[in-house]
Amino acid sequence: MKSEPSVFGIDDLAECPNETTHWDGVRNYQARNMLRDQMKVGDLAFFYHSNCKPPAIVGIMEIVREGYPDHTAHDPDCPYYDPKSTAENPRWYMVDVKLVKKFKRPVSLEEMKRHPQLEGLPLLRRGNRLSVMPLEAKHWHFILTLSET
DNA sequence: GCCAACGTTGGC
DNA sequence: GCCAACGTTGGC
Repeated sequence: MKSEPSVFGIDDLAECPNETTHWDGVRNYQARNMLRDQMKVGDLAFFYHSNCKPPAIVGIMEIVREGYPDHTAHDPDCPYYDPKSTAENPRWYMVDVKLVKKFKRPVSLEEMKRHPQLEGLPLLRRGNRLSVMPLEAKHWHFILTLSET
């Protein structure tokens, strides 16, 4: 799950009550479908810092509430406002996430690109713009190992 | 349903 | 700041 640290980074999550928050603002249908349909309580996710230097995976979160309507779409004062989404017919969804741990060190995009073991990782696909994306267990474990070295 | 124009994302 | 890669919009 991606976020720009200048907007909301892993340290912001650490400062949230109970280190938990709702992951709002996703406005892409593919990502929406994953938030709404696939992510289950207890699932784990990497926290990725995008659009910063260096872009990197910085920690782990746990899904603590399954997909429910993203109310920020209904607030005209919110940058994520979408007039086409209503309370009766919500278009956008979010989940609640809780910080599991911050990595001992960030695992940068550049570093991940260097490892052939991570071939096929959706994050490394050229032109990828999904803010929520799945990954395979083998990639998960490999990245975790990198973070511990 | 096609596709050109435009907007956004995000690495570099 | 540049630009590739997508997604969205809207005319037809």
